[in-house]
Amino acid sequence: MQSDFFQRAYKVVQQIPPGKVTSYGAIARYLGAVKSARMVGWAMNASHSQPDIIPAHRVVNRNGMLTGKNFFGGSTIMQELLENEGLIIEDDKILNFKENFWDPMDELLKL
DNA sequence: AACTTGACGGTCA
DNA sequence: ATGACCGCCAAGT
Repeated sequence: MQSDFFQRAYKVVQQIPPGKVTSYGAIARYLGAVKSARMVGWAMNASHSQPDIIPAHRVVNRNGMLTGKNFFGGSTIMQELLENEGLIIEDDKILNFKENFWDPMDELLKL
């Protein structure tokens, strides 16, 4: 176990519905995190060794840019995964990002 | 123990 | 609108 922060971040990412995306900062804020959005990215980095499947491809930066695509082993893997879910990626950025944006807080309100 | 790097984000110039 | 800098916090070297 890395830290509660990591575990919570993973859970949030796993709860992201298909065809939706969120940002590192959104997760960090949801966790109430005093930590910075960078920590979320760090958690994703650790997700590689995590037994659980973390759809990190649904997590992008606040610009909707696939900043971590380079970490998916391939190069366009992340983009194809997102497109496979109905999202449209162009120039490594998500189109209609705002419309496809899913905030963990939204789920919290529903609960 | 100290310095550098990093899947970010916001503000300033 | 674009570019640069600072702040956050942990891990790697």
